[in-house]
Amino acid sequence: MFQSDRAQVGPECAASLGLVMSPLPSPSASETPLRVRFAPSPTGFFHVGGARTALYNWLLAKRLGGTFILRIEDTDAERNREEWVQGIHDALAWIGIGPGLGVDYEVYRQSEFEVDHVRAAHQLLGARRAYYCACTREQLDTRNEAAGRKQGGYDGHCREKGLAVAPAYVVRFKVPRPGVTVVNDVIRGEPAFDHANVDDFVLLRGNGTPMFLLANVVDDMSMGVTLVIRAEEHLTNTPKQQLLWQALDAPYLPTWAHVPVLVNEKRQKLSKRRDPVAMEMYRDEGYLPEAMKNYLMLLGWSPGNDAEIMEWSLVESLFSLDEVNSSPAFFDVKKLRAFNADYIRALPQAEFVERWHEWLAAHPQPWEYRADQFGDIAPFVQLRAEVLGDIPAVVDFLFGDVTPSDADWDKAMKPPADAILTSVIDSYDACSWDIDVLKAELEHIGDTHGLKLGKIQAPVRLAITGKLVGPPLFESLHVLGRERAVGRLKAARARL
RNA sequence: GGCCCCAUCGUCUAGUGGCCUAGGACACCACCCUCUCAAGGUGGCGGCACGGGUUCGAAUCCCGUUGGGGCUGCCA
Repeated sequence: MFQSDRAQVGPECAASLGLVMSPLPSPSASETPLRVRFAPSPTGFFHVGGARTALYNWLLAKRLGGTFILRIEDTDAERNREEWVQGIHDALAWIGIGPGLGVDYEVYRQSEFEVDHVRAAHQLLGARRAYYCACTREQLDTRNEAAGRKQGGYDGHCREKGLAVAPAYVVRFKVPRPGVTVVNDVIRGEPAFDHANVDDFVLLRGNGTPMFLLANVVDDMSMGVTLVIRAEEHLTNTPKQQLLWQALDAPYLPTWAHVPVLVNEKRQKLSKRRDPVAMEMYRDEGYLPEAMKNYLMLLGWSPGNDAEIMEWSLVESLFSLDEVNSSPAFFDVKKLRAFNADYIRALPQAEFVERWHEWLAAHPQPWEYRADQFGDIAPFVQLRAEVLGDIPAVVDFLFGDVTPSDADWDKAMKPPADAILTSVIDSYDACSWDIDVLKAELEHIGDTHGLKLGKIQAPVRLAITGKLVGPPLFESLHVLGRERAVGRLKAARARL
């Protein structure tokens, strides 16, 4: 529930202190239908932080019967690519966010509303809440340096000049001075921003196109967004945007919710460049979407009672925005992997096989797959795969050639490997091809060499599977079949 | 530099003044089980950043310090 008692006091409390320029009431959940939006820009792979933010929005809309708006913010023509747009839809669908899933779902492209953004800028110009500015970056830097302003923002040089429109002039918002803006944030409380620290920011570029701050607000207003849930990196943009809502004569102000960012091991915001954050990559490695969703939700939120691995339906019934933590969380792939292994093990066997087949279809392997043989050892594979992508290495001995590494070979094929293999070949050539018999035979051979099963199985396992670790040996032999098994044993002995 | 946000085991967290000699999970270590590897079981290691207050009593409230992060674009 985003509507805590605190959510109501923001503007009122600030007004009583004479701080806010023109306080407007926040919409009350009881009277105004909840409308949230997720507004990604298609400038790269869709990443885990975005997925988490989308999940928060989705969960809220689902819980409170609200509307989920997906707005693709594709106004940066330079960096946008159509494939990234598709990537967003695909990734969201993968984690269960999309149309027809029990939540009112609206999709927009921000580029379609550019005329509205420009019109809004002109409305502000007409109301003298914005002005044309002729300053170039260089001029500004020069002035800031001369004035000894350490890290200079805009100095208001053209603010009172009343410049008329001219090519290359930008339009800046006239931040009310003096003043303080208090934002009503479900997670942060009521951060106050002194306008002395808020520059007159750019609304329209020199080429006339709208900037993010403006476009974002105009769209949120026209789409009737009531609750803005986004990453904390936007917190300092909020006073500017709230000022815009007010200057544009919005009938209400949205409630904000700035969720903590996800960080890497160095505790820096996850970056698409350096960190493994692409949802697509996790899907390719064979993570289950339910594990990913579960893990992502637990980063910054907990249902209490020490619960971690849980049904998504439980998350849906328990999630509450004001329980979201306010500190950054480390995206720990190791724990994600552990979650995924848990989810894989919990799958009914038939579904496990089905999921594997789906993954396999998307990731062709260099061997001829046989579903019947896989089915025979599926239970053992299921226990050993942390991600679906682990499976090929566990079962490839059934479908392709075995190629042991030199290190493994040297370790397993020490004397009396030759004698052992010879005995095993003789035995397995003739004995009944039964799991228990195969085991008893090898145990018997071990006895003659004074070796326990644990020791004597090594050369056999390596000859059969090409590896020193893997599913139980006798089950593997059984599935492989006598002909291929004995053939591999002979090939190994020949190589000694 | 300025502004803003944040602060419980290595990590994710439970905890909303007494139930806390701080609980769980991941990771790590040991042991058990065992045909290898897993899985499973048992146990262990390990934390309230620091300093002041408030209070009979503070991980929990307040202030400060320190540390970390975000923002500071004619990107979004």
